[in-house]
Amino acid sequence: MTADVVILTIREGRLAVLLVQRGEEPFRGRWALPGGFVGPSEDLEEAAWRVLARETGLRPKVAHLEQLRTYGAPGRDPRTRVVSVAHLGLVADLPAPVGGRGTTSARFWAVEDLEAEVAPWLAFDHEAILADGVERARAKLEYTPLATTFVPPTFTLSELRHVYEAVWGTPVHAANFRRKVLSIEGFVLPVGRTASPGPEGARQPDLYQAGPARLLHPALLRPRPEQARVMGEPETGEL
Amino acid sequence: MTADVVILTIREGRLAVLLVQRGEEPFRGRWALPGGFVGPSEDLEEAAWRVLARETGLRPKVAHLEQLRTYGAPGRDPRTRVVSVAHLGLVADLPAPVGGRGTTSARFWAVEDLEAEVAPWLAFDHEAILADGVERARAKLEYTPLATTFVPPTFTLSELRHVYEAVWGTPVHAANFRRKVLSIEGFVLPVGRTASPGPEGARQPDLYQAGPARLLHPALLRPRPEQARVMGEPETGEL
DNA sequence: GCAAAAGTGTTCTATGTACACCCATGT
DNA sequence: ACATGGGTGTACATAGAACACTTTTGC
Repeated sequence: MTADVVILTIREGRLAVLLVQRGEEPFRGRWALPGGFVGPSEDLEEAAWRVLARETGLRPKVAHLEQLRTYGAPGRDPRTRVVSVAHLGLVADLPAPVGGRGTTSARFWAVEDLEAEVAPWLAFDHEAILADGVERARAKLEYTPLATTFVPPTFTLSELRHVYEAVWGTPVHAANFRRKVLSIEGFVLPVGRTASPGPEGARQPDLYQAGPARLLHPALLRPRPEQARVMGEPETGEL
Repeated sequence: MTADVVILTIREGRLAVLLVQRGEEPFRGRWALPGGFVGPSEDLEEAAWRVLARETGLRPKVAHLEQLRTYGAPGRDPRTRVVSVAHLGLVADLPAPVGGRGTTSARFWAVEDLEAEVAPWLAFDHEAILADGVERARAKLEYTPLATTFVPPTFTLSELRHVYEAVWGTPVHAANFRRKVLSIEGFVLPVGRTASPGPEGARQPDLYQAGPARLLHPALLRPRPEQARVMGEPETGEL
């Protein structure tokens, strides 16, 4: 029984996942999600925190971690039966990680690049686990304040909006985003307009910090892939 | 490693869960979720289907089954470390189950009654697993057509509405429910007005069957516990 | 002044909700 | 006729999207 972790962050404006390069068989040389065995008297989430801390040095309150799903198909590890309890971790941008024992290197990969053809094959069934983790993150941004775990303790609404755009992979209307976020009680709290991080000749934005809300009312829904049919327009092909 | 199953159905208009009475230690005589050990080369979902079939005789296509969450707190089984992959099963109403080995009886319990004070304590951490399963079912009715797994192959919209009311535990406006369901593409298909199941002197309702949709667009949202504050009205107490 | 990004106002539309009314059927 | 549930019409309130416009800052 192992605990694997999908550690997501925003790097250079893009959603990125932490992968380690395996130094041992099976799948030697291939990229994989960081993970480790669960101790005999260790809680599942405890094991996941241990893996996350080993790779990033982060601890609770600085990061978010939740159980994702358990993967136990008989053939997923070619040598013996291994059931993996996958977790999802969300962290702010941070220095390059070091990797743990049995790995030769560790780095963040843009999720977008992994979906491309040139992407490295991931070990085991980690491709499916990653996909599930990304989808969970996308869904959770809608109805929880988890986007704030991706930004510094103090942030602008533009930075927060960039998080949504990076995770969802779609542009977000700035003016309406602002109104919605501010109308959600307890999502963000104003802290004045102290700093001016933008050296590009523009207005200084207001600064905010995360509020006490654990759930977003009303939700901040992502733009759905519009499948509305315009009357009079004939269907253009696919079912 | 075990696979436990939260088997939900609608009985007498109420949401009910299948429990078995344990005939062995630990927790002998207490009620528990049906479950069993996962075979050495058995898939997790396969094991859950096996448990569900043993208790109800139902097979895929007749019922819905999905992974819920994995519970692995070190002390959850007082004797040894047992990690349980919990699953959620939704089935139509059916005859009383028989129970498996190691159990003295099996029956459906109204979830509402279990939440009452007189309820029997459940074995292990099954109380928490049940709560997670019920919440998952409530959420899934909103954006999937799973409510149709609770009713016969052919059903009326009133029957379907009763499912939503039983699972959510709230009344649903009949007229608007009808319009919403029919506007959701692929949710239900009309099959004419063949039968007249109601012997109570009322109009014969239209009959429907489940449609091909796997997701509901737009979603059928449950009434949220209105926490809007009326201006001028002072807060009435609890946090 | 001009460009760039922040922030505000307003309109239009889709959606959700409530309420009133008509329909079909059995007693 | 009338009670009972099924089914339809319609108006009102709310929420979301789109667009234009003003503000602040650096060059």
